[in-house]
Amino acid sequence: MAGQRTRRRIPEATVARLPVYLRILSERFEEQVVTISSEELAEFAGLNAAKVRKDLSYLGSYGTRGVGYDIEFLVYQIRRELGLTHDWHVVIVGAGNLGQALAGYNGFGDRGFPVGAIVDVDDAKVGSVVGGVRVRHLDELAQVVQARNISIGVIATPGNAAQSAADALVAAGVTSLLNFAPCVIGVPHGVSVRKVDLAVELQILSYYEQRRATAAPAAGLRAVPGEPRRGVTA
Amino acid sequence: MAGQRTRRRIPEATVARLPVYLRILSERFEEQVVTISSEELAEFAGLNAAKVRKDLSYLGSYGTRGVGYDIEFLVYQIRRELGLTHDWHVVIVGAGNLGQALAGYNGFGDRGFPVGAIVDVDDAKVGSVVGGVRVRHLDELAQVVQARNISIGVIATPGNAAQSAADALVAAGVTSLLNFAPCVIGVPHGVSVRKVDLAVELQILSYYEQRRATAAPAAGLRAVPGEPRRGVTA
DNA sequence: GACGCTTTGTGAAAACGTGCACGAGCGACA
DNA sequence: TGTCGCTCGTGCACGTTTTCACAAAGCGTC
Repeated sequence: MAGQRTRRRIPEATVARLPVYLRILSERFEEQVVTISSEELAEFAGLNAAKVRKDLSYLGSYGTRGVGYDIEFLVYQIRRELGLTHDWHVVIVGAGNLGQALAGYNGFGDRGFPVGAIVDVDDAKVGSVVGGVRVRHLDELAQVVQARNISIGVIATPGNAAQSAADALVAAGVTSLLNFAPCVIGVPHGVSVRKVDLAVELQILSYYEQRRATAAPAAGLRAVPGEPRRGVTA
Repeated sequence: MAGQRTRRRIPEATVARLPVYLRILSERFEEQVVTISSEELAEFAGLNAAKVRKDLSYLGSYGTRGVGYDIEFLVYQIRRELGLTHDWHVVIVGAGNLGQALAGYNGFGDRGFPVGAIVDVDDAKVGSVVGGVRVRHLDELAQVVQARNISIGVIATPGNAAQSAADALVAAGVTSLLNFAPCVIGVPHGVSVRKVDLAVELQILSYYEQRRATAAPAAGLRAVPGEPRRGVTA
């Protein structure tokens, strides 16, 4: 148990749920709760207990039968597995509407991802201070990334600038990207990309909304899959 | 072909990709391109051609063998299927940092989801104008929702207010929610919820980042699944 | 120390999503 | 009209994810 090698591969679907467990467990820990059962955790996460147990089993056999999981220990294990034992500074590319909002959003820093830098190509924006960080020019990206040892970049540019932003980030040594621009970006092998597209989310909601309106106007409302990874429609 | 009944159920994974196709097709259409093959579309979307064809086949047999798909027609079909033949006004709950950014973000209105209203509980914020819309009090929610026939709500409150925001939205008649608060919310059957959690996205990136750092420090960078639904790590 | 209650951990099965491969259909051209 | 080349639509096999069901294991009590 102590020598638990963490080299077993964790399925992607599970990786996406671990942060959810982590948040719930952290909250419970704040409230002095000591242990939690898979049943309870599933309740809070909007999942079923079997899935929770299987997910947690990828971390190791850290539960106690008849009792549940020790919250503090589990928090530690999940944080370790997710690489959250230290802060990750992020660099935001694009100081427009979205970039400024992200920089000012405390949710980043609070959860271990402080904004280490913001860059933009627009000289009018360079020098201004957003969320406590001074906006620098895109040309300084590589320098900033290396100075602060940044490996996560956030793309908050308009769509037509996203690919070049990605290229600049990768060239600067960033290996993980969170893309808010409404377009698919290509990156070299070994670089991770995740994409958040608000319009896409709304369009998906629109589909189910429209479906309810036209498919069964008379019949009762149908259940909807909701969102795949961590949602609840219960 | 004309009588294509749209009642075949479209898999959720496909629904999530349709907006991506739609954006790409719309761009191509703007550029006067008339037809597109599944191969090309796959290229732009960062997927493989077979998946594109299978996805599009759920809409009906709208392609022409030996030629490809008529872009204009396909745009129309996807928009129809997604319920994008008319605008959907959305109401934002929470006029804080995030709510203001969302209201000011043109990406919503541009893609058919104009912000119809913003509400907050804080009297200090009520009355101010954000993104061209005056902030109203949460108490007026039901009235606003009905006046503008709003069925999509965006939760941009702090986590501890998210559930009550959701309850208020549902009570007001909203049946689709986009939740930005870092917590799982419960809703009645028949209400769709999608969740966007920036910290979760970063934590997932952290996992792969950490994995690259510790798992194979000497070996070459490994490919990473990236994001499941519409990502590219190529 | 045996018993009963609870909850974990995990095979096995079912459901779901993806990718391959190929037949079928369309357009072009002679 | 026949042939050729191209691309769609889809059956099938594969991999991944979810769900089920139950043996194994801890805890409290007698």
